Amino acid sequence: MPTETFFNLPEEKRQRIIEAAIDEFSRYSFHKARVTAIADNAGIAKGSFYQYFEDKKDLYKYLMETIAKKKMSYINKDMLLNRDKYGFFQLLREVFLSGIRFAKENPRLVPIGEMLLADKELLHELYGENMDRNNDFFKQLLKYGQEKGEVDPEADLDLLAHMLSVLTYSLVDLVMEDGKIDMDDMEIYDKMLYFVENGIKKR
Amino acid sequence: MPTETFFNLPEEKRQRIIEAAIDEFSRYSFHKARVTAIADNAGIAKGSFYQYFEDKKDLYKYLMETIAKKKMSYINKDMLLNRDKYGFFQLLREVFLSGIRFAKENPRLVPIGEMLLADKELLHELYGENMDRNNDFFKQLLKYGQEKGEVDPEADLDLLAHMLSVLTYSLVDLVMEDGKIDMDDMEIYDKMLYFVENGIKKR
DNA sequence: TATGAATATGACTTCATATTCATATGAATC
DNA sequence: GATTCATATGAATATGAAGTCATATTCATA
Repeated sequence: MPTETFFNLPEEKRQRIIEAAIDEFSRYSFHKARVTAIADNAGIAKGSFYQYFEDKKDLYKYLMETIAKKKMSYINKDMLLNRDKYGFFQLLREVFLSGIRFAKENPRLVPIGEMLLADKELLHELYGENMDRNNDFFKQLLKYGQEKGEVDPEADLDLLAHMLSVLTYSLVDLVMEDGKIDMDDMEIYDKMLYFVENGIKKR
Repeated sequence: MPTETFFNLPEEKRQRIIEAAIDEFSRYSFHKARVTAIADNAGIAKGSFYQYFEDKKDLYKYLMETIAKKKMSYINKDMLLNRDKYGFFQLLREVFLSGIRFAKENPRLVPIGEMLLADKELLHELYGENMDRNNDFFKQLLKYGQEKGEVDPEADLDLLAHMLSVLTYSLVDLVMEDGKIDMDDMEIYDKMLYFVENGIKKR
């Protein structure tokens, strides 16, 4: 947890620090990221950094929390808007698009997530056992699809959730070129959805 | 490239060095991996290391080349054995299983690949533009499937190849627990294949 | 305006590692 | 036995960051 001092900072300054951190962690993995660079970029002294955070990991954890909240609330907003109005596969499409939209609006967060995912040790340290909140999300969604009779009732939801989450991530990755996302080419999302739909629908 | 000296070394010693390197790089990312640990583990002096390799990256590149060759020849062996004898989806199954089998026989290579995949900068440095030999492999396979009339002729092979390669990797990951692979539970592979088959077959 | 508590600072220390280099060893060749 | 050449060694040096700390500055309030 950041210190009291950090939270007492004027919004603007706190924001500058967060920005600098996002910038550094989006370029470099946790281990390669440099506290010095973050401090420099935020326009604060290195000493101040340690006034605000216990250490590099403290900041990183805080950042991850913030990002996770932001993303979840973003996607849930879209979900709540469309739930019941749509069938399962349309809903899934919304979730895909919502994920892409989030990535497009926050392109720097994508590599941060990817690099964390790759560092099993760090991942475990941060999330311990409940490492798969992302999977849970898809699992709930799939269960809903089964209840509506649209998803194969025989399907292994854990495996499917895993595959969906992996596919979403890879899609974002595919559509990103040098940190920029080209969202206008809808085709690719629908191709993937077509694949997924055929793969899991009830027959 | 390793030096002449390295290649002149007795097979046994060279192997010890490679072993030690695999061991270190499977535990730590390229950047965290320590030359000292490799030298110690191989039972050579640190100075000797620099007799054999220009630097840490030199060894790493060499290792990646070796591994890629090994894996490709492993999978191709299985492919050649079964090509023509099988239909496309059976062949795909063989490739999946072959990949899993390879991972089971060389569990330490899995995290090495994953960590490299996560380090875009390093990845780019090693492979430059042709970053997707893995995708190419699946693309060829899919093309073959289309020719045999088993794969949807409308399918976007680049996208599908990408998805297959991502799914394979994630499957290996899923089936690995603490560096050990439980291969005996065939069910999960067939579930994923069932999903994939429905997703891409010609209708 | 005076005061001290809170905040800010960056030079310095520490530490873990990569890399170099002068020197040793030992086998082959003369 | 002397000379040469390839190989081996680890102490010495370089590097690059994390984290510390004594000191300076700011700011609320008495």
